[in-house]
Amino acid sequence: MNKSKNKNVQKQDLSKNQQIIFDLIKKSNEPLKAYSILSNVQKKGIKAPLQVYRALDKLVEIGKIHKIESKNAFMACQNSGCQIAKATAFSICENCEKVSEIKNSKLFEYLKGFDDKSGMKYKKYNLEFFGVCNECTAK
Amino acid sequence: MNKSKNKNVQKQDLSKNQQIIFDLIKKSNEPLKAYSILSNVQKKGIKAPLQVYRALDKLVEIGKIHKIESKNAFMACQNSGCQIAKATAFSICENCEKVSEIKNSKLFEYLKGFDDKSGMKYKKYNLEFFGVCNECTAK
DNA sequence: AACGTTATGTAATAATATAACATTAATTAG
DNA sequence: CTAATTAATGTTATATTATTACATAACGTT
Ligand SMILES: [Zn+2]
Ligand SMILES: [Zn+2]
Ligand SMILES: [Zn+2]
Ligand SMILES: [Zn+2]
Repeated sequence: MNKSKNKNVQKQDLSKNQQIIFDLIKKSNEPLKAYSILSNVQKKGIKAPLQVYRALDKLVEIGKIHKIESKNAFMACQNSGCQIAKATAFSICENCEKVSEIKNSKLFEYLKGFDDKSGMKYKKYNLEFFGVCNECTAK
Repeated sequence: MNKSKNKNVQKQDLSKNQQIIFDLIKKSNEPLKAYSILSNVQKKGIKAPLQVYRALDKLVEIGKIHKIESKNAFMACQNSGCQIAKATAFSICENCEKVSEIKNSKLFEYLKGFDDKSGMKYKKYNLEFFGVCNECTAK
């Protein structure tokens, strides 16, 4: 599988840049923005925005990370790739900016089965809830 | 109510720039982007991006338009300000890019009452469905 | 080896959005 | 009404987010 030195072993099926960027996002406890990611991986040899965006695109596509659209930021999937990124839901604190991925099978079932009269076939959805989190309410 | 000349009559409660930009968005059948709006209202004297963004911010705040987060674009509310922009849902065709606002009271009730175990109080949500619309499916 | 596909490197630029500061208009309180 | 306050505007510059274009390298298959 590998030429000789046993380097470049793919931990999963991610390429080098994808793995670097995924590792960074995964260990973060908050959504990361593309240029913040860039500045954090420059020491690893990733120099240009496009390298970051390409890796992000791929990671989103395979469901390992999600984009929080209202924040233009990215976080690691807490579930199982959300069935390849087809069904995502988040709760966002408007005070402390904390974002959590919602895992609620009833909600997912409900939305998966949602059908308005338009005749449109839904393949994917993204839901973002906003409010004030527990910690912020306590204060 | 007015000084003398009967000019500057407020049609609603929108300021001049807000009204110009709202009129443009309302008559469009697709979501409009900020810089596209800008180029369309320059003949009306609105010259800078910030003038557009300020009007957009206000219009979003009062629920007369919504931002389609996944497209960075704006469309007029089809409902009644969606209770001042607190509950929004859209269907987006991935083929022709058509966006429609979803009006479905059961969905709204369901999401309004949604409560996970986190203890977070939700004040607002935005939901975006993606798929292929009727027309595009027919082709 | 040859091919198609995926990933990378690099530079330039496009598209989206905000900061900072000065001014004017509209609303409210006394 | 006048002063104080708040909301809206005008303008310039700049920050942030994202893509185009083109060249090269690595990978997977046959
Ligand atoms: Zn997920
Ligand atoms: Zn909070
Ligand atoms: Zn609406
Ligand atoms: Zn369509």
